[in-house]
Amino acid sequence: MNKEIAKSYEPQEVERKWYTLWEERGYFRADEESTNPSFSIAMPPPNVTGSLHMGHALNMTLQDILTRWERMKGSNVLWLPGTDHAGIATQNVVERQLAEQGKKRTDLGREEFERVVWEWKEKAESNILSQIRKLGCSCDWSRQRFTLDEGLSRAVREVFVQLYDDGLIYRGEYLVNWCPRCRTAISDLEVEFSPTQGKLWHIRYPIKGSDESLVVATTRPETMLGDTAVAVHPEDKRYLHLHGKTVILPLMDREISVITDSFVEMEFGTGAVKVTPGHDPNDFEMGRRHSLPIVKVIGEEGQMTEEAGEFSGLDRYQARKQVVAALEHQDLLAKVEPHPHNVGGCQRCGTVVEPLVSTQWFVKVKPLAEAAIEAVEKKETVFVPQNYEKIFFEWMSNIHDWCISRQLWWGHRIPAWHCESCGELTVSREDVELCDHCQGRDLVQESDVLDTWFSSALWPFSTLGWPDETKELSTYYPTTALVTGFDIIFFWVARMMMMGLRFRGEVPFRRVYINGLVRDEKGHKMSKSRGNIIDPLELIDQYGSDAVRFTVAVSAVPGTDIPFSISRMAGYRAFCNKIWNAGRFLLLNIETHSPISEKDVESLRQESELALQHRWILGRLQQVIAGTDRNLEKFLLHEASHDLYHFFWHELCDWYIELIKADLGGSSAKAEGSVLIATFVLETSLRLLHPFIPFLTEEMWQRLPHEGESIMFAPYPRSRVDWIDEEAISQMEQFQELVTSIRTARAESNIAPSKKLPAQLIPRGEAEAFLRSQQHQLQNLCRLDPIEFSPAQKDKGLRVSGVSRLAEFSLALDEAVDLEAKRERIGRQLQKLTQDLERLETKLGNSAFVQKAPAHVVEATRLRRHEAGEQLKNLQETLNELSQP
RNA sequence: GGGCGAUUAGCUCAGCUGGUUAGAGCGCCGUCCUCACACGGCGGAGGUCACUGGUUCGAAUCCAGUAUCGCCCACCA
Repeated sequence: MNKEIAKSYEPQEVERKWYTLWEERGYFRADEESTNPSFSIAMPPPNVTGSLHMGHALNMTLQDILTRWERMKGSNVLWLPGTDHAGIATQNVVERQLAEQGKKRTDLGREEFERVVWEWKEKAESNILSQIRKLGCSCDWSRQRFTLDEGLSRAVREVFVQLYDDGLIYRGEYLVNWCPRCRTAISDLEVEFSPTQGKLWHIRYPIKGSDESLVVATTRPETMLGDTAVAVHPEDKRYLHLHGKTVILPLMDREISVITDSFVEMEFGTGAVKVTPGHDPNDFEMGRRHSLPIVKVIGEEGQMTEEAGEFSGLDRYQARKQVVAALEHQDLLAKVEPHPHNVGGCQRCGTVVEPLVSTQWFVKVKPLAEAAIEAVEKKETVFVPQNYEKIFFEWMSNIHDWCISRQLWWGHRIPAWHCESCGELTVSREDVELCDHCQGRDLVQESDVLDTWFSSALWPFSTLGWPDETKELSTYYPTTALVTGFDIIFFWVARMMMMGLRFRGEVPFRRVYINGLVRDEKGHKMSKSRGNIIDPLELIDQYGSDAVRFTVAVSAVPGTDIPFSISRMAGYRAFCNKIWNAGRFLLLNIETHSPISEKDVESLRQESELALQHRWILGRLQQVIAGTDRNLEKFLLHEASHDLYHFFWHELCDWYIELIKADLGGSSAKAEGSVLIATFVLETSLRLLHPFIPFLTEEMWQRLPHEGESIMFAPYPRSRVDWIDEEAISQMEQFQELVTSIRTARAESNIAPSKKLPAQLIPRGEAEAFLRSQQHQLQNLCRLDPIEFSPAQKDKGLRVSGVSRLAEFSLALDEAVDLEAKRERIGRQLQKLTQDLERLETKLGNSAFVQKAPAHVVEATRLRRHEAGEQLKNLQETLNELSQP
C-alpha cells in the first residue's frame, strides 16, 4: 500500500489517468447481449456550433450520475453519445466566418460550402467530445452518432417516405415565418417574440363614389401596398352602410372591397382592418375565407417587390417611412399613436421575421400528437417534475402543422425529386433516376433541407440502428430516461414522442427528467452580452471535475433554475479534499491489506457488542444508504448528494473518526476493530459517492483495500435494516449534545482548547452507566481530566457548569471567568427553555391534541417536556449559585 | 389574454406524502497551525418561513385571496 500520499487532493493528474484507463479498458461499453435489466439513455446531442456551456455540464453530469449508479447496481447500461448538425445554427456560424473573409455561401456554391461546414463540424465536435470526457461522462463512445451520419440519414429518409405515403407530409403554398437574413422558412417555434415600442398608424381609405373614407389602423403601414380588402365586424353599427362597398387603396389606386368578418375586434383601433393576406397570418386566414387574392409586396430578402409599385426595391423599413411620408403628403394619415406590441424575431439571428407566402413541406402532426397525449395520460412516459405534463398537454392539443422545409444547404436534403418533364414529384428512400409518373430521366432533387429537429426527433431509435430491427433496438428501446431542459420540450421531447410512437409503437423514454437553467450567482441568465458566461472547462481546470459535478448535482432541484455559485463550488472542492484526507488518515493507520466485506463486519457484530460509535455509524450508514436509494429513484439528486455530503463530513469525519482516534495507535483488538469498521464505512461511502464524484472515489478506492478492478463496477451499497440501531443513534445524539454543551461552556469561558480541566459529572436519571462507558471519549473530545462522577453534590470554588439531557457538568478552573458573560449565556438558555416549555405545556394541555394526535407524537412531546423541565430546574440552580457570593 | 412557478438567515437556496428545537453552502464573529485535512477544527451570532384569512389537535408545508417577481404559451391589426 502506498503511504506516500499528498496532503491535499490534486485532481488534474488523477482525472486524466482514470478517464483514459476507463475508456481503454472498455468500461463504458454496453453489451446488447447481456440479459441483465437494461438501462439506457440517449444523450441529448449537443449542437456542433461551438463548445459546451454550463447547461451542458449540468445536463451531462445528471445523466452520468444516473448511468454510473445503474451500472453499479448491475444493470445493462447504455448511455449513447452523439452530436447534432443543428442545421440553421451551424450554417449561420460558418456563414459568419465566411463573412469575415468577405465571402458569401453563394460564392462557394453548395458543394464547396457543405465541405467547409463538415470541416467545421469535425473541429467543433472533437472539442465538444473532449469536454464531455473531461466531465467524466461514462458514455459508450463506440456507439457515438451524429444526426447527419449515414445511418441516421437512412432513418430520416425512411420516416419521410412513410409519412409521405401516409399523407402526413404534404407540400404546398402557405404563409410561413420567413427570416429575411437566414433566407429560409422557420417553424412557429423558432419565432421568438419580444416587446417593442411601435406605432399605430391610422390611414384613411377613400370610399369609392363617396366623399367619405374608412380609417384603418395598422402597425405595419408598408404592408398596405399588398392589401386586398378591408374588413369590419358584421355587427359593427358604425360600418353597416359600408358592407359590400369598395374603397380605393391609397398610393396603389387599387379598388378593394369592404368585407365583414367576425374575427375583427370592434374595440380595437378603428374597428376596421386592412387585410394583407400575403404578409399577415390572420389576414392570410381571412383571405382564404373570403377568397381574396394575395399580393406579395415584400420579398425574400425583406425588400419591396415589383408589386410595391414606386416603392419597389426598398428595404421594408425604408418603405415604411416612405409610405408614411407619402400618405401624410396626401393627407391620408388620420392619426399616429404609440403602440407597444410584440414583434417576432428569428430564434437564430434575431432578425424580425416576415410572414411570407411560399411553397414549403409540412407534417400534419395532429394525429401523431393525439397518440403522444394518450401515452402520457397512460403514464407510459412520466415527467419529473410532473407539472411539465400539463405544459406538454397544453401545447400538444393546440398543435399546428409543422413546417419542415428549410432553404438551407446544411442538413438532410428532402428525398423528393422534381420531374422536369411532367412536373410531378417522386419521393423515395433511394436516390432516383426515373420519374415515378412519366418514367422521364430529367429529375432534380428538391433543394430544401429538413428542419434540424426532424432528425433529432428520431434520435432514440435511429441511433440504435433503425430501420433495421437490431438487437440494440430490442434491448434498449424504449430508453429508460431522457434528461433535458424545459426549453426544448416542444422542439424535441414532443416530437420524439410523436415519432417514437409512430415508428416503434412505443414511447421513446419512460421518464423525462427536466433540468433547469444554469444561471449566474445573482440568478441572471448567462449570456454573451451580459458577459457572465462561465466556461465549464475553466472551472474543471481550476477546481477539478468532481467539484464541478458535485456542485451542479447538489444544486439541481428538478425543473428549477440553479444559480451557479463559485464560492459554493469552492466549498465542494473542499469536500473533495476532505474525502481525500479522511482516506489518507485511514491509510496511515491501516495494517491489513485484505478487502473488508459486509460479512467481516457482521461477524464482528456477532462476536460481542460493539462500542457505541461503531453501532451508531453503521446504523447511520444504513440509513443514508436507504435514503440515497430513495432519492436517486425519485431523481432527487440534490437531496441524495446533500445527505451524502452531510453524512461524510459532519458525521463520519467530525464525530466517528474523532471518536476512534482514542482507540488507534496500539495493536489491540480494539484498534483493529476500529480500523476495520472505519475502513468498511469509508469504502462504502466511496461507493455511494462514486456516481457524483467519480474520479476521486476511484483513486481513493484503489488505494484502500478493495475487491474488483474498478469502483465503477463495485456494487452500489444496499441497505441492511438490521444494522440500524435506533438506540445507539439516539444515545449518540445525547452524547453529542453533552459534548457540545461542555465545549460551549469552555469556549465561552475563554479556556484554551488545549487546557485539560478536571470535571465533575452529575448524571441524570439512569445515565451514569452509559456515561462511565463513554468516559474516555468524553475526556478526549472535551479535554477533561480527570472526570469524577458524583451523585448530586457540586464542588464549590471556581467552576463553570452547565446541563444537558444526560448530565450536569461542572468544570474546575484555575482562575475566575467573566461571571457576567456566564450569567448572560445561562440567561439566554433559560429564556429559550422557558419558551420551549411553555409551548410544550400548552400543546399537552390541549385535550384535542392528546386525543387526536398519533400516540408516538404525544409521547415524544411528553418526553421533551420532561427533559426541558429538568434542564430548566438545573439551570435555575446554577444561576442561583452564580448569584451567591 | 391564458397557464405555470416563486416569495424561508447578510447572499444563493434546500426543506420530497402537514407533527424538526426550521436546515445547507458561502459570508460574518470568536478561538485554535491538537500527530488526516487551515480546501481544516471547535464554538457562536443571525429567521414573526411575503401578507390576510381558512382547514386541522397541529401549517413554512394543504386551501382561498392579496402583493411583488419570474417563466411559458397566444399574438387585436
